[in-house]
Amino acid sequence: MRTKADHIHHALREDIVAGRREQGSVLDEVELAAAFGASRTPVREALRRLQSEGLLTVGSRRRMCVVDLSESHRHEVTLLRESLETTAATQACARWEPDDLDGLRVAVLRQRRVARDGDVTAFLGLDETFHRELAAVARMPTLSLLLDQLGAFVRLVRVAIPTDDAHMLALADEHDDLLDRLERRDAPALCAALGRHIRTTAPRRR
Amino acid sequence: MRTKADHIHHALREDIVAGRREQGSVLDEVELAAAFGASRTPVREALRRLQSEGLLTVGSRRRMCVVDLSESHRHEVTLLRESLETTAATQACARWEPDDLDGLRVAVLRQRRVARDGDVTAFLGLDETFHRELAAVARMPTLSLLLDQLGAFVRLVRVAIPTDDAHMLALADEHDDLLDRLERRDAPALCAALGRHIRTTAPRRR
DNA sequence: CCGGGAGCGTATGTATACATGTTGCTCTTT
DNA sequence: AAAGAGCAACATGTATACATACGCTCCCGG
Repeated sequence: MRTKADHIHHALREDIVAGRREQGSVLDEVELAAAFGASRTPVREALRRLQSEGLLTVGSRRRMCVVDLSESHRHEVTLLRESLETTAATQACARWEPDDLDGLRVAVLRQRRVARDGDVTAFLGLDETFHRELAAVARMPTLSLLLDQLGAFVRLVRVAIPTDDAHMLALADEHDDLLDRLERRDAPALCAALGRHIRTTAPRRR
Repeated sequence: MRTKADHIHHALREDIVAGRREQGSVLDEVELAAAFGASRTPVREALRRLQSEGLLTVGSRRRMCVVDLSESHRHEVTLLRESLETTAATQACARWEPDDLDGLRVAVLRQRRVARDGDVTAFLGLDETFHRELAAVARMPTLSLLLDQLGAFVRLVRVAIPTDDAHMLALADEHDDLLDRLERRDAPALCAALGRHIRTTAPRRR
């Protein structure tokens, strides 16, 4: 069964990473409980989960605030993502079996389609799917977990960056290239391209 | 203030990583509440936090079980640790300032002392301190958080491996060597030695 | 003898009421 | 007028009572 706590957790997480909750704003338990038609208990559970994921921080008076990412934090997220995804890619190169690559191929095909339609939301969703699948191919469950947590920050960083049509097509091309290197089991080349790719999608350093 | 939930969380975490709670065993909320002289509410909070840290898994009937690490999981933890600590070390090399290294030096000195006394528990505690300090020098808070979470697994893996006196002194020497390379800001050499060091303390692959 | 379904028991999910602690404001005193 | 102490209000921490869902057992039918 899907509990209320699960539902509230998921809804709030989406709100936060989509930028619908302002960074630094406080979340009031009773207010949220009223909004979701639930009691404080499941709301509290959802908040604590978000806290341990790093999306909420404790403010004064123990209140929960939406995390406010500094410039250095955003840079850190990019570095960590590069480190972890590179590890995943190396493993994926060594371990993939034929069926594993289907999900990746489908993601890229769909990406091309939505990029032509100019659907940015769908595109970013598929982008996440691609990287998640790549981690799944590595068959490292703990790493997948860590990347999912990091993924929330990645999305939080990205909502601030407008994505145009040309950029979307370029990213789809890069995914195609990554897939190609993965198929050839060329781990060094894959890691190098993956690093460039991740740095490309990162915020420009000012 | 230190809440009951904090206390229970901490106590249970120590129990688990020290091997005092058998892997796979179930944790009963009411039983724990009675044991800690609290109600189910703070116990539940502690359990959910441990769950999101990956130390507890949901079993049948939504019961919480101590995680049961497979051989491949243990190997994965080592790989991830190497990946993340290497990233931290590279940053630490570039960014350390004189005062930053004091904590590391002290940790190694103390390690030598307790190694002579044969105090394995104290030694492993200082070992953890050393690696935690190294991450702190890199000034990457999110990475430190991830490494703390991984640290729980590392300890959980290590309790199963007996550590003898000769091994302790060898590890202290390796830490000394790492510190040396860090001081010379030689990132590639530091990362290479760190990788070897981490693989040394990992369980032998059978 | 085997298979399926209904009913019960138990542990978790949720709601609500109460306790506690922190914060900011006010009142008093120097 | 400034500073400190105390108080009041509000949000979170905790306890407890109730709801629910899942699993297990037992019984009945084939």
